[in-house]
Amino acid sequence: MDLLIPDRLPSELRHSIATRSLISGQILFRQGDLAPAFYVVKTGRLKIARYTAEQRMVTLQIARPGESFGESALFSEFYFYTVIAEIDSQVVVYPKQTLLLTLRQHFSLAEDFMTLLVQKNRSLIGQLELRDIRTAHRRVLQYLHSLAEPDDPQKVRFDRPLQEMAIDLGFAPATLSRALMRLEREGIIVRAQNSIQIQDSLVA
Amino acid sequence: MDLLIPDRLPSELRHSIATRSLISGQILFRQGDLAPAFYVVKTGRLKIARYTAEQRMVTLQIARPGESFGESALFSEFYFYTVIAEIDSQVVVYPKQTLLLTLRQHFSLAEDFMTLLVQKNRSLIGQLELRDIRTAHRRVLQYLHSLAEPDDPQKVRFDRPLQEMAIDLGFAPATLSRALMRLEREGIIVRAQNSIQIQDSLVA
DNA sequence: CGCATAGTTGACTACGCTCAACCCTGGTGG
DNA sequence: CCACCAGGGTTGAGCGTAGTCAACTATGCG
Repeated sequence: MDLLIPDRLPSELRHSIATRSLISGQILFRQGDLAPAFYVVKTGRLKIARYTAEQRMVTLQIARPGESFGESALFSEFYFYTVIAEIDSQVVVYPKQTLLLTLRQHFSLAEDFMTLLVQKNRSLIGQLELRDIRTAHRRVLQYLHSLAEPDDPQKVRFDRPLQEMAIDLGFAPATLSRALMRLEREGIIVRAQNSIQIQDSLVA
Repeated sequence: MDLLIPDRLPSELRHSIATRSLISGQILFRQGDLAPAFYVVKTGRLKIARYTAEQRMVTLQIARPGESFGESALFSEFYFYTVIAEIDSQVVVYPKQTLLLTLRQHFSLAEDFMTLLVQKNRSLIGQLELRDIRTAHRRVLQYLHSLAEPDDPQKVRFDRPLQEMAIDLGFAPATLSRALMRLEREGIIVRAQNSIQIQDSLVA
């Protein structure tokens, strides 16, 4: 995935990218804003979300270092989601025009880009499946599995408040709390300070 | 969007595509199957769906003539969703290898392809927002808006059984029925044989 | 030591699900 | 031409679970 590694970019693109810093809580752009750039996270953590007509926030992605967002900018006039820094963060800014020209000349980068889009699709589908699980404890368990570290699929690290996760899951904080309690009581998970061990492996 | 119009394709690709016919209820491929092709609907109607670990079906898309699916095939070994013909249908089959080669040589087609991927993304985000609406009548109303005809945003045509739509919405059939009744009783919609008129315009 | 925030817990409400009965329509065969 | 049947749709009753609101606790920071 050379596209995401500045050092490996063709020089014309490498020279047009810049780094931008955001402080915790700062909004990078809002849905409806003009879309001039594609972004890659360098440090920190950002939330990509949409605000619905009913004034609820739907989390689409939590972007961490190495992850990207704003792909749609290249093929659309406006952003259709909002990005906010959850903590102090730095992002690499790829200007739309230069990036498009570069993709045109380097098909392997265009391939990378399409792969990114397909991955996003998959991730969104995963969230849709998640929302399809009605009972809180089951949905939470599935969510934990999706957060598990690749090397140790039983371990989930927490670096975000539970309230935030509740929003991601589409639950009220109280509901998430109760669901976690239940999973713990049933011996399916074990909670520690900033992590959870999953005991079961029922869910694929 | 030349990519979807066989006549406008470069000859090498045009000669490698084929048409395949399916009868109602027939499965084109299942999630997990090897992914050798990208498809465009010529006639009929197909459901793109995923089966969750809990044995529920989550509808991702209803593909109608001119719409495509299987984009992910090009950048992934396997399909991760299932496609089934809801009625007798015909699809145009684009073999993966030839298509990839063609995209490499015709950037405008690659652009079309990326635009398709972005549109899919958007559509999935729309569904996520839909699922975020808890109360049945509000979700249904939003769904109706999303189905409205572009030229007449007050009119929604029905060519599928309500049971199917209930599944798409993530509701039990009885719940959808009650929601429609309520919207009708409140004067927000007017039902006819195979269509619905939406009276309100509260939802953006 | 006090304050602010996150998390937990309880009581109550609301709404979607399930299951079942019933109605209505279109299609089939006697 | 009508009786029957099958499937989709509607309606009712009762249940389960998430939401809401509020009180209480725990934790971290000034």
